Amino acid sequence: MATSTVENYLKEILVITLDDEISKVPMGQIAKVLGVTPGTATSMAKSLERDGWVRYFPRVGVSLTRKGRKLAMNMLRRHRLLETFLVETLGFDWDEIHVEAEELEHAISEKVLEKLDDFLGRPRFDPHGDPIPSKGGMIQQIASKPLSDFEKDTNLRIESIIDQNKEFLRFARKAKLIPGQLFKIIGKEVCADSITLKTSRGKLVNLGFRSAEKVLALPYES
Amino acid sequence: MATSTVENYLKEILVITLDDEISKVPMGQIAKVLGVTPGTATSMAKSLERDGWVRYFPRVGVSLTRKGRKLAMNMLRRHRLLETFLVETLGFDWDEIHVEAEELEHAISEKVLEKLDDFLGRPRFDPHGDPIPSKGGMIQQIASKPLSDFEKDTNLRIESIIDQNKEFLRFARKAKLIPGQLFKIIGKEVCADSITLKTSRGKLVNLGFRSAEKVLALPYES
DNA sequence: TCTATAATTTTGACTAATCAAAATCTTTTT
DNA sequence: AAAAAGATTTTGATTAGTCAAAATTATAGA
Ligand SMILES: [Mn+2]
Ligand SMILES: [Mn+2]
Ligand SMILES: [Mn+2]
Ligand SMILES: [Mn+2]
Repeated sequence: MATSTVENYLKEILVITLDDEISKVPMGQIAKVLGVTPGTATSMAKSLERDGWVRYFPRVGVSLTRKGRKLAMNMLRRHRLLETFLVETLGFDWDEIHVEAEELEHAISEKVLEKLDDFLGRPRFDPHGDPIPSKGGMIQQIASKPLSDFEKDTNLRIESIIDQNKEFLRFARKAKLIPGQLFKIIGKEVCADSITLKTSRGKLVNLGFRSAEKVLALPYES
Repeated sequence: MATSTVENYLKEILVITLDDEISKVPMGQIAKVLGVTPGTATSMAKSLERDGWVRYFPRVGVSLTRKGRKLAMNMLRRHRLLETFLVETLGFDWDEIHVEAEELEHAISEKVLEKLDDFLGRPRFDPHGDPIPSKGGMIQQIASKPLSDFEKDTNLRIESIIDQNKEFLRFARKAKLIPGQLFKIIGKEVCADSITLKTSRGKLVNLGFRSAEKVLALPYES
């Protein structure tokens, strides 16, 4: 059985793979998201390969094997279902749940997970708008793009928030940057690194590109 | 912060202390309940003492320090609240929950625990009839005694089941040996190591002493 | 009291996960 | 193409937790 360290590595490798649409994740990036030194990530890559979770290409990066991807998907399912439970059932705010789910995901059994899924009514998206993988490891890939990719005057619907940072999430909620919300891009200054959005009710939000990349949206035919 | 291994050791030491009403728990008993070799328990006792969780008396046993008892009580609270959640909210049977809570107890934060407590309506007993320690570490000690301690013709009420064994719990449920159920002892053969109980509805149950020691009850004035 | 048995401790070894710092590649810049 | 900067790997060390088996100590029976 995989340790929770292994589960964390695999899950983060999967998330990077999905987000960046790459197949080999470099060690430096892994070290960064997991908060370990690069040397640790390298030595871990070797044990992950030894146990058949990943393929390791020295000086290039790692990619998940089928077995590794399966476990990683399952971890993502656990994580996102737990986040949903924490918000829907226990009434947490969406900026508090990531750290909690990060621990619980390793402790919850398949049996409890399925009961929870039933109890929640088999939700398809987590509170941040991220799709919850199915029991079989399928994930609904949405064609949503970062806000920074849209042009001025586009009408769009917020789909999800990638960043799990507490402060950013709290700001996002106040700014109505939440899944389902409709906006129009009323300003975009590439040279000034800035985007301005407006709700139909007239509420304005300004975002730098760094932040705009962390919010995904779909064009919306008004 | 204590590792989950430390949390398990302390919790089991507390449970033995409460059950057996002793203050120094011998290493052999610790090794047994935790499923490790005696040598492991001894070396663990030394690290627990080094970190101020227990006092270790070589060749005698360990006792919890105030700090150790506090943490152990908190673990017991977590364990029993989680068991209650699994039965009340997710609909598990009482013979499946112990192993699940054994893992979850280490992953749930104080914050989630308190929300859960609210959600459940601040229960005072877990599904096995065991008291749930308060947030402050107080535990309601019931004067209940093992079935094997009662005499023939006593009317009694089942208070709790100590044994967490799946098979025994399943048997107990079928035999109506559940907290709150009323029985009369209609037979007790010390030499044959056997007790017979009857519900008011006439249902009979036979128990050996070994098993009768695992079921606690209080006399009931009929 | 002496000895057999039971309980406990010690010793030596191992795995997983980690870090710091030195060494080695790669990529980018002059 | 050489030097500088950046990324990755290696090396050597540490900690927690564990086991097997030998050594020690306590306990109980003869
Ligand atoms: Mn995690
Ligand atoms: Mn999420
Ligand atoms: Mn446990
Ligand atoms: Mn219980």
